[in-house]
Amino acid sequence: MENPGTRWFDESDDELIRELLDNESPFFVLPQTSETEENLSLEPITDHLVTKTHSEPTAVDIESELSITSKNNESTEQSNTLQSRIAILEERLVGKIDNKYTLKIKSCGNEMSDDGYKWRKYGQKSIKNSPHPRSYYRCTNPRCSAKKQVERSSQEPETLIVTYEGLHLHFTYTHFLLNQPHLTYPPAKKSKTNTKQAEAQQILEIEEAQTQQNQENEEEQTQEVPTLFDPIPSIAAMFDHQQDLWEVRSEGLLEDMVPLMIRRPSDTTTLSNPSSCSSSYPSSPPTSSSSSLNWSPNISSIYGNGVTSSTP
DNA sequence: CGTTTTTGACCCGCGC
DNA sequence: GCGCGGGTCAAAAACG
Repeated sequence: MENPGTRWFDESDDELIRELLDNESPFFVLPQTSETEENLSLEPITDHLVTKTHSEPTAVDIESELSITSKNNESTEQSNTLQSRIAILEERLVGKIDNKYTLKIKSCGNEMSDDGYKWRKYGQKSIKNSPHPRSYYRCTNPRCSAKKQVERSSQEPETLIVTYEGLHLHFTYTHFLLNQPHLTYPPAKKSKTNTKQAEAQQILEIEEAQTQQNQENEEEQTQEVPTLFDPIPSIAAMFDHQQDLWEVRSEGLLEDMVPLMIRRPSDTTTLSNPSSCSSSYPSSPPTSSSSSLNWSPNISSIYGNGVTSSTP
């Protein structure tokens, strides 16, 4: 019996993930290399502050864990369905990783930035020594345990302090917008009569369909929009659609899974454009949302290096 | 009518 | 053990 504390993945899981993390997979942020490079790359554009006060999660943790298990990485049977393996992975990831990091967002209005995910507020608290209350948000995706806290800086009323916690188990909305232009999901309706087994899959499909609809409505706008990459690494997002992607195409998998920002490195310049005080995310409300998220952990080092986007 | 926000209550960890 | 502060719950209200 192996020590469960030192491994989260089976060999088969390991294999699966390694394929995704290997080489220049841009999906994750590598904190070690980020400190200096990040500062350099951000320096010229830091009208906005970027801080990471908490331990930055991401690939390093994962890979280090994976490396532990990689020695027994023999060819694995495909007896397990990919989907079930994914489910297991998700559970393990979510249980294991406690991602928590903080961003400072300069908002130009009352509204906070839209990071591509859909959040539901579940609480608000007044914080000691702070004139502004802290709001607590949870990802609306029932499978996703990601949370975030938003509070306004007492020193800089225009600055929002956003603390992300947890991993998203799904794609961002913006991700779908550009990565699946011909997505032709039927307008999936929420069905309550499904078996629980199918429910998880259903949820994904529903969200995809909804996302697609939203995106179509604002397609013109988002074409030019500097879409953010995931503030939180959406590990499981990769897996959610992996099966489909593999069925559809044997190549370009990573491409489809990589958030827009990653696929369009040139957009990194607009990401932190200090002069743009306009929000531009598909799910942003039409009411002149004005904020700009400015979190860019060594974008250049990640994107500028192996990921040559094949933007259509 | 379903979903989201609001908000007071409750819970829990921590320091004293 | 007690009080405090922060995080979450859940019922009601608001919203679309």
